[in-house]
Amino acid sequence: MGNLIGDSGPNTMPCGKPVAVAHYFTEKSWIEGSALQQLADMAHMPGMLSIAGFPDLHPGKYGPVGMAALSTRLYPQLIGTDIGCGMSLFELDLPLRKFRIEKAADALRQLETPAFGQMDSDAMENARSLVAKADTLGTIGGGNHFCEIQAVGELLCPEASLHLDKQKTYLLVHSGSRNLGAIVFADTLAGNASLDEGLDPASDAGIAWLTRHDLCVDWAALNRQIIAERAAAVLRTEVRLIADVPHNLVRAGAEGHVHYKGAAAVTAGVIAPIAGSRASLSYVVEPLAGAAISHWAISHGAGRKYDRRNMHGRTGNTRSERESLLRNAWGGVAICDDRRLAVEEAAGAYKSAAQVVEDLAGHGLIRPLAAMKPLVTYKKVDIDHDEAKRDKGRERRQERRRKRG
DNA sequence: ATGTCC
Repeated sequence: MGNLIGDSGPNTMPCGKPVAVAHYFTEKSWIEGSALQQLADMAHMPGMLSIAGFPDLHPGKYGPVGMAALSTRLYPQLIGTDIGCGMSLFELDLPLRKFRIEKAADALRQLETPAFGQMDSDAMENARSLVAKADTLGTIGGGNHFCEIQAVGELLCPEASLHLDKQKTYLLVHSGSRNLGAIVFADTLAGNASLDEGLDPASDAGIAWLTRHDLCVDWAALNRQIIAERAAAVLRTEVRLIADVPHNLVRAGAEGHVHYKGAAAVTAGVIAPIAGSRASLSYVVEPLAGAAISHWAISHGAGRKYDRRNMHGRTGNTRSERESLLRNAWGGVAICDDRRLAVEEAAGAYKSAAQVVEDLAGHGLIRPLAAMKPLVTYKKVDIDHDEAKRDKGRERRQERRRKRG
């Protein structure tokens, strides 16, 4: 069970009932003070019943990232813009022995273009039916989003072989509802004088947000499926979904709504990915019955150590530094044409997923199944740059033809 | 996070 704080003083509700703020991490996980303060401040929100902080806790705009909170009222700002964001893990029908890093990296560069109108699949049809405008469907987006081909680094318990195979390759997709969730949140901010007291889930405003929230959650899950299908198509293989775990959403329960912000909303018996940084190990874990205490939430990744602004100047100052940002210790590569994004998303900006997993296991929330190595990470392609390169190649070929006569 | 803020 987490270390409970706030049984008196500022964390006591006006009615006198204390709001439990549980920490599911140890002192080994360094947590920024402002994130702890944001977590403690949530105890003052009307209707708040229980708050859980995880080892990847870090500060966010309207509240901390890496938390789960049970409340009788709805707080859209705790979920933020990327409603439905999550991680999906797929098994690729591509044996590790046949896998070629450079070839796969080249193929994945095609993922930047929108999939809208370019592919047929059940997931695509379902997602299209949810919203009239779906032009970003099948695209990964920016920030910490990615699509990564992985291999098993180590199986951490005998049962792991029921789920994962060292001879196979896997695909981890981290993406969300793209511009759809951003529109829903902007509308919600504009349509409500204040969200400070939260929304009554039974009110018109509460129902309006919940309805659009549910649509974003479904759309985001389909978006991840479509991204995986597109990746499989360019890699000339197939994908099989192993687990789809959202980490930015609310879930209705008997006592209220659980708000998951950068905390994976897991299900008993379904395995879940915990992402490392793009040049460090990720993990696959099995949620245990003990996760009921944390509202069936666990960490979804390593968590940031430095915020984006803080990263500029720390690395990427020389050509060789920039090149090393796109390589990892296992011979893997990252595709990121955006220099600023590469710096902001450098492995050094993140804490260790291994420590996150250790803390969660220590609190009885999970059992680690496997450590996963990054082989090819797709982040961002500069389409214009790619086109310019193609144009240049065409010019050169024409020039050669002219010379030959 | 966001076809992003200048």
